[in-house]
Amino acid sequence: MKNASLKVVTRFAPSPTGLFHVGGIRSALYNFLFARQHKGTFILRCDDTDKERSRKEYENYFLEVFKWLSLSYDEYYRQSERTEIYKKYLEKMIADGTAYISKEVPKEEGDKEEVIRFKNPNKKISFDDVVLGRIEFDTKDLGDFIIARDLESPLYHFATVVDDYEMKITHVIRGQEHVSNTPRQILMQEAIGAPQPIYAHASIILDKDRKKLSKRDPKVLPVLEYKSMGYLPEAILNFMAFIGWNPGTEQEIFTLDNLIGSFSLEKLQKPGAIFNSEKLDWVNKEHIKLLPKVKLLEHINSAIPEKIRNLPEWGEERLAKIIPILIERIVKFSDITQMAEAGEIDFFFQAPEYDAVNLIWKKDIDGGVIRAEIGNLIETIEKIPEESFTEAGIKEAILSFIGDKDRGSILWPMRYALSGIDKSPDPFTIASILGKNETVSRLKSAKKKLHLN
RNA sequence: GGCCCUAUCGUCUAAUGGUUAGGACAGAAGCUUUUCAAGCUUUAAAUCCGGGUUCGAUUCCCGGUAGGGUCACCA
Repeated sequence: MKNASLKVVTRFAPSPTGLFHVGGIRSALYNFLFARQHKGTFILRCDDTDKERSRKEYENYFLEVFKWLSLSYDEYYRQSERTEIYKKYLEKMIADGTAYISKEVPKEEGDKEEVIRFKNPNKKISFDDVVLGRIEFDTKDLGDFIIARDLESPLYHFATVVDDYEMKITHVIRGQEHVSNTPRQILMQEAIGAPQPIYAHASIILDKDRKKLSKRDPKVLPVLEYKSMGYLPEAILNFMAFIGWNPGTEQEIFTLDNLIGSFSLEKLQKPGAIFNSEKLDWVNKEHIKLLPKVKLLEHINSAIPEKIRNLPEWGEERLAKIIPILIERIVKFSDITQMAEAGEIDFFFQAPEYDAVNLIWKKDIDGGVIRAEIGNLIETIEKIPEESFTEAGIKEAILSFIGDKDRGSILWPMRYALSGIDKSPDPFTIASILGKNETVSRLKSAKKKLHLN
């Protein structure tokens, strides 16, 4: 392979003209992975040649994204600070006759009367793409395209070619939407005497309507939105890596280090792939399961709303106990906030309020069974030794107490007395978390309710 | 419209000139079960169409169809 002996240098060049969106992550990731795998250099370049639309806040935004995702880069450049370099090339090209100053009739507001055009040699060019194979173009159709508005204002394609040359980029890994742009870049490379990098055009990322994922698409969110929804950076990376790439094995859950080890250009897909957020949810859940306890507690803690923290029995210790219950029921951490707002976790930190009728299991027609047994149930629980007051211990005691009585008639009321809601974890689990005193106290108030009726 | 690219379950994909075309997500059912969730098991679901080449094509070739990308003084 061409350049195989050279040190790998890749780059990712976002333009700060909007909030960096998820779709953009994939190219960044592939370039990062490839460079890291080959102990090469990964360059981040701010493509801010468009003075009108570039904004510092957008640059800060993608910088923050890179930080959040732990995608480290070795060098950082801003094209706006490299005007002198482009100017040098522009002057040389004009002197060489590969570019010329052209008089124009302005078509739009802001158009200039004089621009710099590339002198198109109108030839057939071809290149070998790692993903797509050999691609041929006749550049006649391109005409003498504009490469700069003036010596100080290069346009994207030109600046890119100069930078890729100056920065000794060996591999250009990007989406297939750039395939049609490649011939003009190659033409300019030839004009300035730059070598052709190796191209790998990954599949296009599509939205649900099979259209290219676009910044303007309201369904495609800026990256940090995913952060605030409680998606894990590793999950986002894992999921994005798999859009248009797979390791060729059946393993689907990868850490960033795993990805560095497994990535290969050869496994890149040709067909476009749809961004399927249901799969992202699953990947995220899998990564949540992988999280170390401390990290998990951190994430969960920050998803718990103030309202819950102000409850009488709130405590970090108890929160730690309900973690397994929580993660079983969520795909992302903001789901916890939602659960809290829906009143699904209050009862862990506060005795519930509810109507007595809810205590009665549907098969216990008029509540006869529970009215007769609740006293005994409480007694049974009181007798469980403190050291056996665990999920298993409680279950054993209660089940043997129930014997051949109808389980639902006892267990539903018990669970309801503890939780006060229709859907919750089982009563043994809740009881073990609440502790003996609180469990008994809640059951006693249930008993009181039952006998008032 | 010109040019370019693509085509396996709904989705992401694996595989091969000869396979029961595999996996995952989502779906359905069952188990478990007091409810919810989780888990486990099972299940349904695909090679775009038409020609070749070949003993044999999902795979190779051609055509069609469909989809997508790109054609800025944006990136």
